[in-house]
Amino acid sequence: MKADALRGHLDPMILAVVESEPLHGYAIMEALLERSGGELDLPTGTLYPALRRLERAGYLASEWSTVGGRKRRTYQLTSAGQKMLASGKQEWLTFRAVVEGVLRPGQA
Amino acid sequence: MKADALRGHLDPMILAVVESEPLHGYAIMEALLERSGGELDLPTGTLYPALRRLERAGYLASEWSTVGGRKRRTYQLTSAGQKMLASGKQEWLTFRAVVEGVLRPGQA
DNA sequence: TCCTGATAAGTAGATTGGCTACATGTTGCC
DNA sequence: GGCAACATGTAGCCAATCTACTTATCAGGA
Repeated sequence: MKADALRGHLDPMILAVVESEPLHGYAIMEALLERSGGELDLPTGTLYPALRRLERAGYLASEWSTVGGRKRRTYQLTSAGQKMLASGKQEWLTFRAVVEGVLRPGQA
Repeated sequence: MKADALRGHLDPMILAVVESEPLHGYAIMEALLERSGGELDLPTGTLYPALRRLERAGYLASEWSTVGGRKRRTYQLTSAGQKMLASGKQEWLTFRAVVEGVLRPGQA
């Protein structure tokens, strides 16, 4: 999968994995990897800046903790983040319809 | 629809609309607009550079003509372009599966 | 005649987000 | 001792899309 393809779609995906429970960065990476069937293996240089961006924007809130001697920053969805996620899902449906309307992916 | 969302997805869409018949730039814009149900209204500053890029890459070939006093550059798919389109469609299916695996867009 | 909107093609420069590569430190296992 | 997994982060690169602009023809209405 090409890198750019993700552009603009990563944010809602990150919000989606912390929807049900707060997670720290590393766990978010693992969750994305798992939910995507091993396809979405984000480099840390992508994920961590994205998390900070989402926090700055008010969609995530974070909290430090220490587990087994390791420091974790755990992120949870804010109410603004919930709205953002909902509209992100909606936008995805629109986007998908646009691409498939043009691409007609049925016929290879 | 956000601008970045298109990143990396535009190329196969352009190739798709010239698959069945060669078209000139302006007609490609109209075709994209129509196939997307009015959603995909590309600025010329996006489309024309993209077409040149795709031609440089060998996926499109162009030819000038004059119709009704207006100059047109008509693009058609090369065989490399056909392969690219096929793999682009395949990649789209993968991408869609990844996003939906993570997003679970069913539950709003 | 003049103006506007549709047709047609293009360039210059800004933006931006995901990438590579690097830096730091812990824990547990061989 | 050394390596893999865990855990977080920064600096700087790159490329595709965008905004804003330019040029030109043609048709139709005021």
